[in-house]
Amino acid sequence: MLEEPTDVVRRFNRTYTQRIGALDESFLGTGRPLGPSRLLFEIGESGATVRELRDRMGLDSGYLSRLLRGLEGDGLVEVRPDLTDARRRRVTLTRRGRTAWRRLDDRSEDLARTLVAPLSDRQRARLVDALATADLLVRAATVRLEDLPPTDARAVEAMAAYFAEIGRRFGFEPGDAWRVDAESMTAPDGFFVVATSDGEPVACGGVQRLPDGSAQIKRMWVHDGWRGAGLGARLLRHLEDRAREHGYAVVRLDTNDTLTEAIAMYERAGYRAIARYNDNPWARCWFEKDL
Amino acid sequence: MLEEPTDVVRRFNRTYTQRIGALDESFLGTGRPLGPSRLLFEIGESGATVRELRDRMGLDSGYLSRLLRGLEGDGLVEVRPDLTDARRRRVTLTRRGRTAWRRLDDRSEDLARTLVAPLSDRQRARLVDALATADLLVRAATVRLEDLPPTDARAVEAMAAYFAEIGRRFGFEPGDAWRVDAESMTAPDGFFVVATSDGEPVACGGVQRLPDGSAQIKRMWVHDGWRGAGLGARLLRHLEDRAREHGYAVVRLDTNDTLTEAIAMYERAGYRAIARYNDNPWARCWFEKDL
DNA sequence: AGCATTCTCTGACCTTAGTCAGAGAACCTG
DNA sequence: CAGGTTCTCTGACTAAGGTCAGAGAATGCT
Repeated sequence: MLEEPTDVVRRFNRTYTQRIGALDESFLGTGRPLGPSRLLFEIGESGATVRELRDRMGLDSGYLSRLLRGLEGDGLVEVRPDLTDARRRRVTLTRRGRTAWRRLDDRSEDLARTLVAPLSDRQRARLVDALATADLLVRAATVRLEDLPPTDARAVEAMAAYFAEIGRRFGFEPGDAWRVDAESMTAPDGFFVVATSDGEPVACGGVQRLPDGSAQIKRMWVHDGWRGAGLGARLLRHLEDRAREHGYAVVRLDTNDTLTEAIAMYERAGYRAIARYNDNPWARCWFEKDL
Repeated sequence: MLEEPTDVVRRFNRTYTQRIGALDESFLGTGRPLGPSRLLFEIGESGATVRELRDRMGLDSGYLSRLLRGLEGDGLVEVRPDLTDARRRRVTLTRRGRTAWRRLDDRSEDLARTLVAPLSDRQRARLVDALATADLLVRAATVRLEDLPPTDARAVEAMAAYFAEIGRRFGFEPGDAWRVDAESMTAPDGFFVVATSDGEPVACGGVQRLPDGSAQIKRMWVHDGWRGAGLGARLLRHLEDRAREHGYAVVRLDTNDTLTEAIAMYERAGYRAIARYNDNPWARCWFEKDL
């Protein structure tokens, strides 16, 4: 009996919502109804602006405002104008609020303990391993790939992370790469893609036109914590698809021979090594693939 | 950096509720509010009694009744007295109800597909594996161990499953074992424990008093689909704890030498082989442990 | 400076989800 | 067949969660 992936996902979904979702609610509902509790927990020990809370929790602004008045009335939070922009308001926990927050945190910890406590050490290790894997893959599967101009804040953040990393590894200095990339990786001949999770960039990559009319993939980067989730391969596939849509028939890229994992990935994806096609001083390997 | 099990559980919890829980609700909420949708889905293509629904979903009887009137009003279900007991009522889907049910099922399938679609084959296989493991272990961790009189319906069901299994394997015939067990495995000298998951018995075991004043564990059984989740070891520990509470200092048990996994479990739990202490014709090994 | 936009808040309103007490029919037990 | 129990239902009620329109202050843009 071979089980379909979707069957497994659905079965787990069911088990999970019934066993943990239900527990979760009963644990969080401590005197206060669920809404205010969740909000209090989300505000967290370092505080947040109303705007952020609205985005993160997806609440109506009127509803959120009312919830905040409630917490304020209980003396758990303080709301005051943001210093840099007085339209926004910052929410912070009071002393009592921090106590309440810690109680919620304890409950959440208790819930987790309730779940692992009945298991033997071996079973517990297996569960932890399975959940960590599932966590990574679920997050990877729900990453959003988005075309962004290289000048967009998230694109800049991603590219900065990329430059920082190759700076650390090879002493690379971006110089005027910022400006050059911004020009070459925009329409009509190029584009830039950022993968975001919870609004944070976790991977990126761009395509630009080479003089001979083929496409070149550049600035490909995957966040440290996201290695091993197939995100690189997925991004690569996405870039190829987008390049094909742009009318390219051949895609090339260069890389450094110390990046063995990246090279393995390119080879798995059907790239073959070719002779040097550019004068990039940092590159040691050159690859090509027909789209 | 060694991560605590509870941290992993909590992180996964967060990822899951944010990414899938939210999706789940938006997928199910198709015109109808969530409550009626869930109920419709739970009734299923084969129908159910009102009682079953109440137990499975943990709803107030008044509330459930009202939800059913709503579905009835939309022409999705029919409610009629149960044939064997006219106090109960059976709910079945109408033609339209089946259509609506199938739409819900499709949505749920779509959701699962959305989740696995972006992954590569290898990643998908890893996710399926991780979720299947997590499913088994989460279910195992949330099993309920309950003292029940051997005559209770669930106890009888569990013991019947046990007899059926050893009947298949060894040709064992219960005979008057039912009556004998029911007497010996009740207070004050004995007891019977049933592990239930969603109200279904998934494991059982009993303790009775031996002539020499030690305790004997009998009728230990774990459901096929639950092997490998550490449930047997947990049940064994539970039986020992309860026996200790009853004042026993020594516990014994017999088994058949073909049940190698059971024997391995007993040895891991600290049991040592002893000489034959009873005249059970089916037994080939005898074990003992000091409490 | 004037105008559009952003951000938060309030008031009015609605749906969903759920609780509780008690009634009435069917069943079980002695 | 009397009395207690089980099962479902109705009516009355409440809390929780959420939507919508518009007001008012602060800011950005030209």
